[in-house]
Amino acid sequence: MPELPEVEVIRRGLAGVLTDKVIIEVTVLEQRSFPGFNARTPGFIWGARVDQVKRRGKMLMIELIPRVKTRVAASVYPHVLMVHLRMTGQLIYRSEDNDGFAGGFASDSLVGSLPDKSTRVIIDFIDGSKLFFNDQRKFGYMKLMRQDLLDQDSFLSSLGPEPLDETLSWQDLRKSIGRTSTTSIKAALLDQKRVAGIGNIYADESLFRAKVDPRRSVASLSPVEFRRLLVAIRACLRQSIADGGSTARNYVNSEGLKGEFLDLHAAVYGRTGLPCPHCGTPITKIRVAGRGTHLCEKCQV
DNA sequence: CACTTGACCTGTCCGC
DNA sequence: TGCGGACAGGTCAAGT
Repeated sequence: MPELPEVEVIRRGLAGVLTDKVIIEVTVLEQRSFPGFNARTPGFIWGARVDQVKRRGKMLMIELIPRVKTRVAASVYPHVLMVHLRMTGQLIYRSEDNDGFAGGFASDSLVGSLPDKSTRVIIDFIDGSKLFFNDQRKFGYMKLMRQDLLDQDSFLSSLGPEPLDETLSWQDLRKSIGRTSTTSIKAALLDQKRVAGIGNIYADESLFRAKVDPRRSVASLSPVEFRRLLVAIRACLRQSIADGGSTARNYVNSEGLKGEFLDLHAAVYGRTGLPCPHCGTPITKIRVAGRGTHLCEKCQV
């Protein structure tokens, strides 16, 4: 379940290996994983060079600079290859001598030889390296957009503020979440329009650290609690990025390696029945906002 | 309008 | 062992 930290770890990994790489081929094995891809699409990205790799919320954005000489007018525009991993998406990079055919891959990689049965898209670079978009459940997608038209993307433009943005104050967060809203704070944290990048794991972990019951209405939170919540969100996200993200089932980074946040620093997520690290009360799992929700009934009020 | 629920998928796990 | 069903959770469409 790639959330902000997982996408950020992938972003950093890809930025290190993809920058300045030139695309020579894009192979779409599953149409629904790249819905806008058609016979003309390669014309926009063939020969394009990877510039920066960015992130907005859970969306990964690979900026492409077009090749200089072209007969296709549209391809003179810089494009952005956007990737949303949704639930089970993975982006795994393999260099030519490390692709599972020639020399194998990192022995601790959770992902074997590629492509495999869940490979949906393959991007080939001119140096022989490849980027594999794997997605067991096919919920994730890639899409290509002109960079100057990005603000027309309905998902992107609807996203709330970045919680790790230093300039975001707790008052800003409170305003964006909608301080008089009657919905639960858990549902609000999961709503990407109110705040970007938080999913089920970090919603639960942040609410635990802030000592706030996930069932509480947004309107019932005091300013002090909002302040605590933003501090908690940031601490969770930063810790997870440092741990390489969270692997509940599928997540791996661009090298195919799992994240350690859940093993090292999670207090409640996936720990049903285990003692609360603060008071020892067994962690309970309930349903809030249609999601499995983990909490300490004693610490979170 | 605000909010909740179901659908989209596939693999895993649990109980019978 | 086999099998049905619940479950995992990000987002959007449909429902209340």
